Amino acid sequence: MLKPVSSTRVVDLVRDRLRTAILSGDLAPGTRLSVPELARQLEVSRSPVREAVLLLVGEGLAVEHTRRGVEVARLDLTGLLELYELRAELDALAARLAAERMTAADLAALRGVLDAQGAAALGDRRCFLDLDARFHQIIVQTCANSRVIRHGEQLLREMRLGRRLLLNETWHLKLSHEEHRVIERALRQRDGPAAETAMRAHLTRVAGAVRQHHA
Amino acid sequence: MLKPVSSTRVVDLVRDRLRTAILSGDLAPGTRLSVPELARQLEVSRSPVREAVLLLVGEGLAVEHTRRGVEVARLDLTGLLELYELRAELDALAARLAAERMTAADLAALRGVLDAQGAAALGDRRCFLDLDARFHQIIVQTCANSRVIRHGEQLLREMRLGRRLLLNETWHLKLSHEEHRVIERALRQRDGPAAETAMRAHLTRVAGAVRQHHA
DNA sequence: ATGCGCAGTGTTACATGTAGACCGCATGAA
DNA sequence: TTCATGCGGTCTACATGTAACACTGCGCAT
Repeated sequence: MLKPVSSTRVVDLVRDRLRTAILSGDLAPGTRLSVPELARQLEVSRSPVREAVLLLVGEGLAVEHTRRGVEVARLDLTGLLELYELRAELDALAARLAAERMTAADLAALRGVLDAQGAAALGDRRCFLDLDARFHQIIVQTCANSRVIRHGEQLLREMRLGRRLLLNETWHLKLSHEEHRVIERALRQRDGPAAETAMRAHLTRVAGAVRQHHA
Repeated sequence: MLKPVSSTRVVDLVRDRLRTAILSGDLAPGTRLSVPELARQLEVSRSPVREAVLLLVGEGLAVEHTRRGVEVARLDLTGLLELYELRAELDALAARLAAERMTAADLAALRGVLDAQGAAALGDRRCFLDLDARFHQIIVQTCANSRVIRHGEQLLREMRLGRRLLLNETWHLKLSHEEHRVIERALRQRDGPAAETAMRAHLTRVAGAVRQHHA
């Protein structure tokens, strides 16, 4: 089983770079994405940069103002709550489907993430959040519905733009971690409905806590 | 209150043209979308065509094969069932949210569609399906969650690629129409949970019927 | 028949050219 | 001061040039 040779298309490299820069906060929300400027910095022509920027618009990571350029998307509280509202249903569906299809390897990966998260909970918050995203990503990717996977991954990425709005209190991280454990247990027992319910409850609660915190 | 002058960007015109051509079946699934060829036919340069084609890929209406061009997406039974599975949750969410926010005008529009559908049910199947899509579209657009709207519209469009797999029997259309009435009633009574449940049941049943029919 | 090389054709992917739209700023009139 | 007007620079949006690449069909060897 050979993996396909990497495409090595400039547009893909540029897209990945920009995406990483945006998600890491290196390119802050609101930053103008000037095609000529980026092309100079990346030392490629304008064409692939333009394409890459448009792809990011399609992913929701940037917004286009016709004839006035593209800028990195801003995610305000309202937008973040919208994302939670949608993800609560989408991730719940993914969890239900994943419950039936999880392999031993998937479950092991999930456990690994949870254990790492347990260790990180006290210290590195940044790391904790990455593991949180990874937890959800594994479940989404296991659900065997390519549409759910595509939309789920997109929502997960888009949500990272709202990092600054998320909660960092220890009690909240602990609680999320507990809820993740509950979800993982349901998945391990192949109890789809339980996983679905637990996932929905988890995301709904987090959304509520976020809303509360920024009241 | 003047509405802004339309952008009149060539890329938008091309995108709309291609989208319409694909959704109407004028460009059949699997058709190769050659940028130079389309540019010739539409009498514009390759740049806006290339952009438009990439946008369609982002919408799921076309698929890209790296260095081997783009073709109109094929939607097989598996893909159609995936879409139903996802839409069952997404539309159910939209219905719940819409129940609280529907204006009198929205409800009137919904009734209009249902009545027109009742009249069309016996005769024009094509028209019936368009009204079916319109029914769901109104609900999605009323839900006041911009993410749900964006993803919902996308799924609705993508689904039209599977037209040939849909059921045309009169009994099935009648049944769908009945279920739409139930949903509309729940919305009119602002009963979010009931609308959600009815919507989910409706789409799940349709998916089951489609699966059954192509067994 | 089957497999391989090898032009020939058309395309993608990237580079570059350029008209006109937009923004910021300065200047001048009210 | 406030607001209109004009200017210069930058960018978007579209057009076009071109190298490398992928498919085709043909001839030739096996």
